[in-house]
Amino acid sequence: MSRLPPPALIGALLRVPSQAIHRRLIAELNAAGFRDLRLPHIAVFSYPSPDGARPGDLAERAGMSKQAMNQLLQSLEQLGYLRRIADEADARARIVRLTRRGQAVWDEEFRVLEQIEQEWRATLGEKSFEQLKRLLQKAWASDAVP
Amino acid sequence: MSRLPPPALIGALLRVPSQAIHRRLIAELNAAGFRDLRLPHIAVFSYPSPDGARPGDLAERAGMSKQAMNQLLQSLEQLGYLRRIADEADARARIVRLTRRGQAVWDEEFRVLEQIEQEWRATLGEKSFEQLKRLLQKAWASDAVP
DNA sequence: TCCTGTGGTAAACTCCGTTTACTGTAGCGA
DNA sequence: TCGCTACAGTAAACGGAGTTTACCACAGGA
Repeated sequence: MSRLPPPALIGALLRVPSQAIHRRLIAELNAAGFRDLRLPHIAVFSYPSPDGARPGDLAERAGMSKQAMNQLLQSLEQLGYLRRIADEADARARIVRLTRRGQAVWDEEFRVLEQIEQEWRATLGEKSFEQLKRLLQKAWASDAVP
Repeated sequence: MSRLPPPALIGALLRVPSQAIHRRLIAELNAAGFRDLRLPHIAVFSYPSPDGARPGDLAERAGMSKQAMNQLLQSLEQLGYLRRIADEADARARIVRLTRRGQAVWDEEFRVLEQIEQEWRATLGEKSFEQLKRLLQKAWASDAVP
């Protein structure tokens, strides 16, 4: 792709690297042996760990409907990455439990993300990178991110 | 949505505000009277202006196939936001031209994005915001964003 | 014991992007 | 000039992904 000059607006400045990281993550997970994982599955394997969570909460975190999340969970269950067990405290509810393979995905994902962080550190320098993260966290904490 | 503690990893720190901006943009465009615009259409109305560009280039910029971009352009043409005229210099090619209404979308989008920037400025302070953008541009320019 | 709200599920539908395949033109080399 | 290859765009079939609509089962209080 022919590289365009960096735009001035914050929207694109956030979007482009975010998409790049997303694509790289799924590519590296595939390369690490999790061939049957596809892009939307990442919505499940997202901070914090889905282990112990309820489907409805995962849907809310991911910003999608309960039904859509349930389809993802169903597919991941068939692929052997997790199980949905009954919640003993509430017979209506279920709880997501990662299998050993699912936990391996979580670990690998964390490894890749740390690798990416290392690269950003190398590019920006330790201090600048930390400040970048601090600024983004501050924006997150405010109402700028609804 | 119950607010989670800000995560430590750069991936999510970029993704979440980016998605929030995206959703807000399409919502405000709809509210501004462009009711028939939907989320994927934003891929066309993206920096720099699609006016004068060729479909293939727009596809490349957006990171999608020519066919997918063409569907978007076709739909936007039916809705009256643009036209695809012949390129006199190359009989194979076409050129996208925004209609008056399409230009209005572009203007409104820019207005919204500037409004969002104002809010970030207010949250982070002028200096910090400028540095945030500078750091993101630096990361963009490097190989951290492939 | 109702009755309302909650958690989850199921199926139909819609949107959207890719894959596959094709048309017509540009541009180069023989 | 002819012919071949590359390029720009288009069309249709396909598949995946999420929403809408509808439903069931249980919780918890009136």
